Amino acid sequence: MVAGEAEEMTEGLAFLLARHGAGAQMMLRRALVSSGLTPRHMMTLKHLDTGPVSQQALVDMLEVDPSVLVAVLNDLERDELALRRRDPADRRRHIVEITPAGAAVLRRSDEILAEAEGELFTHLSPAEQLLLRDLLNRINVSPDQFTCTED
Amino acid sequence: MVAGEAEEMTEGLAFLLARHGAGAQMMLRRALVSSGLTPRHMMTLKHLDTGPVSQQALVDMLEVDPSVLVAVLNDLERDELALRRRDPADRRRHIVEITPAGAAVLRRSDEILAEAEGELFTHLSPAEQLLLRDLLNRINVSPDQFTCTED
DNA sequence: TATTGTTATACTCTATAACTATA
DNA sequence: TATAGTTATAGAGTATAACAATA
Repeated sequence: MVAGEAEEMTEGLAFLLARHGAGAQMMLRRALVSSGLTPRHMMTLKHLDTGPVSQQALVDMLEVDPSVLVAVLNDLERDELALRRRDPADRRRHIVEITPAGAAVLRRSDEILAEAEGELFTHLSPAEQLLLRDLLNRINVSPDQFTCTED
Repeated sequence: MVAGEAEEMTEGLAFLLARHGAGAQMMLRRALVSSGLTPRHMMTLKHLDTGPVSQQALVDMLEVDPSVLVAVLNDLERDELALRRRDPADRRRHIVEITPAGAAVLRRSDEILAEAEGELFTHLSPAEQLLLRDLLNRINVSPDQFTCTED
């Protein structure tokens, strides 16, 4: 027998955040299965729900590769949750907008997610959830800080 | 011009957590490049640093698939940061332990990570970092809550 | 010549199942 | 028959680069 002693190991805060972030992502994915959406499809619909935008604008909002967005929009358009039309003013652009069906799916998914979030944060009071949101919003996510210049 | 109006969109707390968790994971990955480690290699070394364990025990600690652990240990053993030996008491088992070189890499990586974490949480006071840790530890990560039983 | 969107492709990560050697 | 570890393979997710259409 070798693993008898279970010495405590302090987990770094970044590891903890990454681990529970992945857990939240998995929760979102599972909760949205019944809607036929991935978290990214859902986020895309949420952005479209604020009004029509070009794909380029969506790329910036969602911070995804253009080719990734193409696949997402193909799915949404196939299911008639969103549609693309050419911008008459600049025929290179596609203007994307949500359909009534898409808006309905979005609202239903929002309800499902509210329930799932309730489960996830069931041990946090509303005030603590606000606090968590505030703390998360204040972490430094600038991507160019870790340029690995040490050798 | 279509994307003129930038209406605010409230992001759910689970989405926020997932997004910043992914950011933390990327930060960890980049910070560890100079050590030649992935976050998972690092976590594995951290567990090994508390004493020799079987691969099965490591699988439980790290919550990864056995086949994933095999690849990680192959890397660590190739770089002589860890080693496997048969358990004489049960020759099916491999006892894994960290090498002095592995312990040295771990300590150096810990320093690098401390610096990177400092950057990541630079806008949070030590007390707020403790608070964030506490709040994260209290979110509900039981995986069997989202059985999608609604239709 | 630059920009928008698309396609094809490669790469990483992970999961699954079949296999071995031991018990 | 069950368990520990390994291997091979397939799938999802993402990134890269070349491309067509338009400006």
